[in-house]
Amino acid sequence: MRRILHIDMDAFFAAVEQKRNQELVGKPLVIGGSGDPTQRGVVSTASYEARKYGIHSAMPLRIAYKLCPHAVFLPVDYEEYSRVSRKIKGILRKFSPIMEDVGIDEVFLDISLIEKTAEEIAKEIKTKIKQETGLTCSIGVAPNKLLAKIASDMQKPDGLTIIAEGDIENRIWPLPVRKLWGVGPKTEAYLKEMGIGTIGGLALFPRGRLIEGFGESHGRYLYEASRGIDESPLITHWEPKSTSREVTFQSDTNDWQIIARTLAELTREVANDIKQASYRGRTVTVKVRFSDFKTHTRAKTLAEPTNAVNEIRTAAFDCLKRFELKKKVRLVGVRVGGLEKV
DNA sequence: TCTGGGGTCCTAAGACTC
DNA sequence: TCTGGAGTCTTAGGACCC
Repeated sequence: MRRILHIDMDAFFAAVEQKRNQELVGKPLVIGGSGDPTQRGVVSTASYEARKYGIHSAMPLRIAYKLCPHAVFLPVDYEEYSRVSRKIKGILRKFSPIMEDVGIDEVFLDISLIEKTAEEIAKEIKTKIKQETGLTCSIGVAPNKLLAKIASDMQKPDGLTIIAEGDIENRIWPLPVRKLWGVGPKTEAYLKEMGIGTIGGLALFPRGRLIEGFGESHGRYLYEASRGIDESPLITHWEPKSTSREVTFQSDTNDWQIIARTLAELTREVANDIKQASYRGRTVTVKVRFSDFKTHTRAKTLAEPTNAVNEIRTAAFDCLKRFELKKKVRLVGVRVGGLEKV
């Protein structure tokens, strides 16, 4: 039986800010965008004090400001959070080298081969992280990644939740389907139409009908996930498949000069990014979001992979020209995919 | 009045090749 | 020469994650 930990830092960006500026402790704090709630941007992280006002991740900053005008708004300092993140991951890797990075503030750790109870290990991890960074985390322990992730979410902040195979019916099935990794707003709504609200309800549904409704891959996934089945291994190393840059204008524009200049700048950045990382890419995709929030893409695949700015820019402008720019543009972006190591 | 930016994976349709 | 099928690649869009 595998033993997998999911470690999730509590309100990570906000906690890092509060750690380096004690005056922010205990205050409603919102991290997101440029830190100016009158500008376009969304909430990356809200402190627990700010969450009491209904503020949550992905909420527009302007709405957050309306809900709590006296909150402190700060810009995202990605470099600082990455530095702290690397430190935490260094600590965790000493417990077990079988670690999967999920994002800046989450990891899975396989502790199957360690001769201690999962609870002992989890407690040691919490203590060590607290000592070295002053931050708290929530940990889920389970026989697989799927259940460990659900478990870590069950008690927050600073929680420790252990789920065994025998707990699935009692503790997992009563939860809403939205708690399953891979079930977002669309799938949730579709399942609701089918009369399914809980994970247990999903588990009672015939496999064939799920595949009918969601396709082979997703249908089979839902069927297995509802039963707590997940054999997926930890991914300890992977190569990037694409790199992109995009920007939302502060106000929508139909000025071709502005759009073209922005695309040229994004192209330079993305070319630099892949060159620095020693990659070349073959497919250039331009993304345009219009004022009605409709998003469209145009792509061009080159004969040979490249990281030359001029080649990527030429391809990007070929794509841009294929758009009908009748509506105002809200966002423009460029992606280079089909990456391979130089 | 709102709805970021960085990614991954999946699906479906059409082009193309054998 | 015509017609199809299978397999692969490209393109566009969408759902989802942090």
